[in-house]
Amino acid sequence: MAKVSKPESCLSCPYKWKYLNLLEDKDINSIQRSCTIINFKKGETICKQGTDATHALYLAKGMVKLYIEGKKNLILKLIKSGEYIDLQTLFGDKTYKYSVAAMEDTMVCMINSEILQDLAKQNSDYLFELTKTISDSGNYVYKKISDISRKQLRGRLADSLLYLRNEIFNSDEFDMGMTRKELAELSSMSMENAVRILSEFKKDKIISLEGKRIKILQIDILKKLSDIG
Amino acid sequence: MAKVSKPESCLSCPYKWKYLNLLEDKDINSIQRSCTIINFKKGETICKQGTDATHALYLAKGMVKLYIEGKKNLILKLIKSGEYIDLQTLFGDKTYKYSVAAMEDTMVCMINSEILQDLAKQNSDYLFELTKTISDSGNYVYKKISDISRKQLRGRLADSLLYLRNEIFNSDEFDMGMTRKELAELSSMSMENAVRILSEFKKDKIISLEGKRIKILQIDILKKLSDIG
DNA sequence: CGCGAGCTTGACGTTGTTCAACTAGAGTGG
DNA sequence: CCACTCTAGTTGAACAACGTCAAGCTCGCG
Repeated sequence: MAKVSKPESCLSCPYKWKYLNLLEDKDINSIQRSCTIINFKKGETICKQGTDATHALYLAKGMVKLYIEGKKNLILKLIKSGEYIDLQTLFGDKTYKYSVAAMEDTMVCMINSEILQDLAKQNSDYLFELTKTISDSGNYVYKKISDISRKQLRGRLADSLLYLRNEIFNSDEFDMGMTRKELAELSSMSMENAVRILSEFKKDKIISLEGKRIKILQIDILKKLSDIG
Repeated sequence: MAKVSKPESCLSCPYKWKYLNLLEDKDINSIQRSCTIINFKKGETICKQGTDATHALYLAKGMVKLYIEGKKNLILKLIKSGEYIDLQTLFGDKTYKYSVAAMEDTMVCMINSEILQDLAKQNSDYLFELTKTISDSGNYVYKKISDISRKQLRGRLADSLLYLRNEIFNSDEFDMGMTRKELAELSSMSMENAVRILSEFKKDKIISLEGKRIKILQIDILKKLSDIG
């Protein structure tokens, strides 16, 4: 199970909370006192759809997937270190609408939800930044829903590859860090079709592919595929 | 085109802004001074996907649809009077990710975006409520995306009917106030299939149907259809 | 009366899922 | 070191789901 510890200092922490600089010293101390650091191993569940949120989660180190569970899972997004994992559930309805699991060894800071909310109420600049973040996360889902509901397989897989390139790895070449099944869940299709279309892209020299290592060779074609859907 | 006017008083307005009571008098005056009331006729576009948001929009009277445009439209939700139309675009990225159009004659209050933001920063209780609203709107889209991406036609149409019943009209019998095409866009399917499944539901005595007037006869079956997808 | 928009239904083709069989590689225990 | 097993990946073929096309229908309105 996950390893638990306490932070020595939040201010000097290399994985410092985003927007922490907007808070006053006493508030930072208050975060520090109630903060718990938890380490998750690859595959472990960080929060579970249907349960209630009691803590704010900050992803200090690692990478997680946020997904909706069901007969088939749907991965909504990946979250990299330096981001809050869930703010929506903190401020809105308290029940998690999704699950979050570690895609690699991951370090999460947790602080009591009420403490963070009180603190946000007293520091409207901080709250304002959190609100911005929540808003943009909503905007992202709007884009995702329109992509998923309207594009066909090729367009959706192109979307996923461009997402990995532009938002997650910032490089034309990367180890995608997930199985074909997960790539399929990110693209809302069956695993078999994800495999098939990856092979197709490889055959057409749009990407090169060895195991989980992907290199994007013709990004303009991917963009076109994403555009035409 | 839309008719424009100024409010006489925001405090005594029967369509008073939500959470206005959390603001101080001087702030309410400031809203009142910069507020413009616009009346839209059925079918008119209130905001257009791709343009930039300059105003906060509050739906004082009427009903609007919020939808993503493309080769086929996708209606994400309907908004009733007494709700803010878009807060996400106000606090996050300024470009509208969707369009909004009036489904009936509608009255909208607009105030300058910067004024509302300044005001929210100075009244963290107000900002807090807005943040809650934005969060829940995000949570709604999470549900919507999982419904759309996983359920089949019958499940999705059942979802739409339950949505209209539970969230919009609060009654087993209602005039759905939209065309078959729009119902299809709400359910992410072709218009022909929406028609077909409506007829099927009628034949199976799950609903009664005369024109746009729908009466839900067996809600438990609808729920079941929604559950099994 | 004629026209157009919305609605309805059937037939057909396309898209995508499911099932099944097979391969390659990693890990395990004798 | 080899057989065994387990998981991830791959490919083909059958089938189901869904969209598109086409034809006709109804109703309100000029």
